[in-house]
Amino acid sequence: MEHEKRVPINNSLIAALPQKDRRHFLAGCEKVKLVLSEVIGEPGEALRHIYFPTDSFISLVRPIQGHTGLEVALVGNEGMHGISVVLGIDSSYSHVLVQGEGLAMRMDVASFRRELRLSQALQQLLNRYIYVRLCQLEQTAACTRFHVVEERLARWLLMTHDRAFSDELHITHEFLAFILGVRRVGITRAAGSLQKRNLISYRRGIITVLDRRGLEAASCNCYRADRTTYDDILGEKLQNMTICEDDMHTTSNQDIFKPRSSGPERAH
Amino acid sequence: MEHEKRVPINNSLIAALPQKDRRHFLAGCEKVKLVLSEVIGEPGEALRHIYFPTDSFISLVRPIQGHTGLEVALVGNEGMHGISVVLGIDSSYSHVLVQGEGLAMRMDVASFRRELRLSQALQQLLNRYIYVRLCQLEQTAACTRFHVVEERLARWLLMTHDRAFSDELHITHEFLAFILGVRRVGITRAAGSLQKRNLISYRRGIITVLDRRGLEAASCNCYRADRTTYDDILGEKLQNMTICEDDMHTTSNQDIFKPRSSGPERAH
DNA sequence: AAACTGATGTACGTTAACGAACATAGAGCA
DNA sequence: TGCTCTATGTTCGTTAACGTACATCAGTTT
Repeated sequence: MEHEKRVPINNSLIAALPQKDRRHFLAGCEKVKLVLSEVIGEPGEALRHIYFPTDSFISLVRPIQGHTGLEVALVGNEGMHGISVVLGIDSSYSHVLVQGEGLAMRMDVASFRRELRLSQALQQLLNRYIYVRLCQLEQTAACTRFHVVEERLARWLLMTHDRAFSDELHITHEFLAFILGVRRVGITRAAGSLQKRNLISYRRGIITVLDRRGLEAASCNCYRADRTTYDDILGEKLQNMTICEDDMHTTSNQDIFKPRSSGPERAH
Repeated sequence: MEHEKRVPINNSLIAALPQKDRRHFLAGCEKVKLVLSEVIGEPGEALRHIYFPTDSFISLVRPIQGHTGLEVALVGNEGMHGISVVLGIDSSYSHVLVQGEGLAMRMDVASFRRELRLSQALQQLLNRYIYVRLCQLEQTAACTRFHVVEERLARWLLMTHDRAFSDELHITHEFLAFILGVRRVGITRAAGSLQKRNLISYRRGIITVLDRRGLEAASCNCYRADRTTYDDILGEKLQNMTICEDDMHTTSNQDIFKPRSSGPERAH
């Protein structure tokens, strides 16, 4: 049940803050463990906390009348949950589900609002992150319209692999179907095809990434597009980032999510 | 070729500013005429102006590798084009096309940035608008995945009707296919069906809305959802809005786009 | 009036999904 | 060990799209 984590890690957004702002910010955070399949938000509910995953990750699933729903964002250590608060609203229209068990920093909404007022750097950084999310959402909308299930599945596995720091992803076909807005049978077929091509292997509730490069080839280029977007918009900000020396796991700069880096592959 | 406009109108966002801020803001704007099918932005280009349509409207179409593209936003007098600048970025990933001929207020990017710094009210208002766009984009993503062409077409016609202030919409099947990301034939069939049901009528390049209520019934509820979102997020802000007494067309409060208002239907 | 251009109509076979139902098989529990 | 969930595998016919091709028709131009 326990993942074997490859790299303990910090949250990239927090890490990108100037040291002084970050110290202050972290002082207002608490570290929480997110449990697999935990629900930390429902449509209509007001947000109570802002989450900055470190080695956990969560997905936002938009419900839609008479259908299963569709994932509209996947948030790991490269991002945050609660962008609406940055924009002055604390409502949510989505289910918020823990996809990957692990730790996150979180802050209650009121404190977060205060931090935002205090730190221009935080404001600017999160504004950019919001723009990234907007672009990625546009990408997802188009992707969902045009690309076949197998490509979309490959894309999702890659995105998740980036955030999981493990080759083993804990998820069932049933749930993947929910996320991608297709039938379970559709996932079984697509996953079977990817397995036959030796890109992944799976057994009851666990999918193992075997060949990252192969998966990239099998996915639509929306995966690449998303990373490029992230890098284009947040790249320069993340350049300046420093290492958090708080009480969290220590980590080196390389470990932090850096899109389009030509760094070492995580698979194998 | 000329639309017969029903109501001259102001932009709701600008109208919602406190009088003082609005005066200052309008002083930095220029009024421009947007011509049908004009392209005012391309993917990769930096934005040069922010647009606040009054009786014009524009659509943002996201290109996607190997496919025709997909509309990711429709902006009329209820909104603005250039939200990325509010978030600190002036790039664009979409085609920006004039769908409805008419006037818009616009401001160059540098001035706009200055105004943003000066007016807290402007900032807050536009942040909320950005959140609306985000929610509507989520809606569109899910809608595009699950709903059939005929429902999606009906939805689009309603959205456009709201922004056009005319029952005659100038658009071809070919172009609608581009917007909705389907084949032209698919539009011809769907439009034919709506026409047979006496909800619309059309001839070469012009679609006439005959029965708004009927169209609402024929569309997916995404149309309603979008309006509800707009109202929930921006409603209270728009309550305070006052009439612009600048050199634009004069207008009454009722004429301004107010989602979920139980006001008079525009059709007939 | 004739010719031309672009918009719309219709028809073909093809495909990637769909919904539903049932079969098999792992994992944990009694 | 066997029982019971739950996850995965497979099959059925159905459907809403798809790509392509060609026919018709309405404005506009010559």
